[in-house]
Amino acid sequence: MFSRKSKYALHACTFLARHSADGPQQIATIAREEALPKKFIEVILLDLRHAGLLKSIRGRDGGYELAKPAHEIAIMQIIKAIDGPLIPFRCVAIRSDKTCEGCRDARTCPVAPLMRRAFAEIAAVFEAKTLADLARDANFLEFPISNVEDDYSI
Amino acid sequence: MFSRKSKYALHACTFLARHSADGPQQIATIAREEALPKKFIEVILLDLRHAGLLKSIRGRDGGYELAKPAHEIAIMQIIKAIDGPLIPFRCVAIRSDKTCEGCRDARTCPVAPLMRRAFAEIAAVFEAKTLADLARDANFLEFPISNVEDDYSI
DNA sequence: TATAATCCCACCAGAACTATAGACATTAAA
DNA sequence: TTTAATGTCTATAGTTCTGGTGGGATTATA
Repeated sequence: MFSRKSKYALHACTFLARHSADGPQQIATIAREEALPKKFIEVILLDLRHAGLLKSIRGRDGGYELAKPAHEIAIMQIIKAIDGPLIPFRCVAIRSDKTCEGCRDARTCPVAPLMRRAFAEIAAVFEAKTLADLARDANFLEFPISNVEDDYSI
Repeated sequence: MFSRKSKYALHACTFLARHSADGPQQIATIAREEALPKKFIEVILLDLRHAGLLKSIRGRDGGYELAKPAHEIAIMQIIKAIDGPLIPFRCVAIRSDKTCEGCRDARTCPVAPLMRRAFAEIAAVFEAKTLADLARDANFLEFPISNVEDDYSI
């Protein structure tokens, strides 16, 4: 749902958003500036290109840039491109009569509505926020740390 | 964050909540009725007992039952008991100056506020909902399937 | 042609996840 | 007291996922 890989993707895309006026950015530059493993970020950028979020310029003086303006790229698109579907259970899916492990009946599964609700909340955040939001400096002020309980985290 | 294991845990706990007036329920019964792998659910129930959410009666005619009334057991407690902390990144944690992979500075990490927001939403759902909510029949009506987009899921 | 960049495939190691086995401890009933 | 039923606990096997790397093919520029 949210892996280190998609975190890397967000860091790289934020960098590209912040340098969208500077022409294509090379993999090596992104890796160095954002302190990300170069070969790994190479795979990630390729995935994002295949998802239509980035475009690449090949050959010498090549590099990557956003395929669209930053405010048109929702965080959801990036996460889905890297990690795949948000919801890992079939019974939660729309119009699904399929049961998944531990479900005897998808229509009466007690877990499905809970998950549906939780993932709808998180999807709303990821749909509403775009790369332009991440690229803004000092956006860390907008949701104070104290709103998140300590014991939810590592 | 939300594994098959914690889904099994919710199914088992829902079963126990629905049978809280019927005395202790045996592992074999839970596994059979909820169609869960017996030895696996055995480990899960043990974890939940260690977390103080269930109590067990040993010996012949033993079994498991809820340690508290169903409305006092938040879904969050069950998920945390099985899957551990909700948030997998240090930079998102409260009062954390620690950077995690891909962060050069936790205070200016563009990803942290986004994650803080998303996990706060999901934590609010898991805190508010209790086992009593899951145990209610037909609660699948309360959050219609159509509110969840198809392409978020598998 | 030389060079520098992306593209793409295969691959690997380790961790996490799912699941099971089996020896043991405890209890209640016969 | 014996026996059967049941939870306790640890180890472990098998699989999948994750994070990460290597190396050659392709493309563009000078």
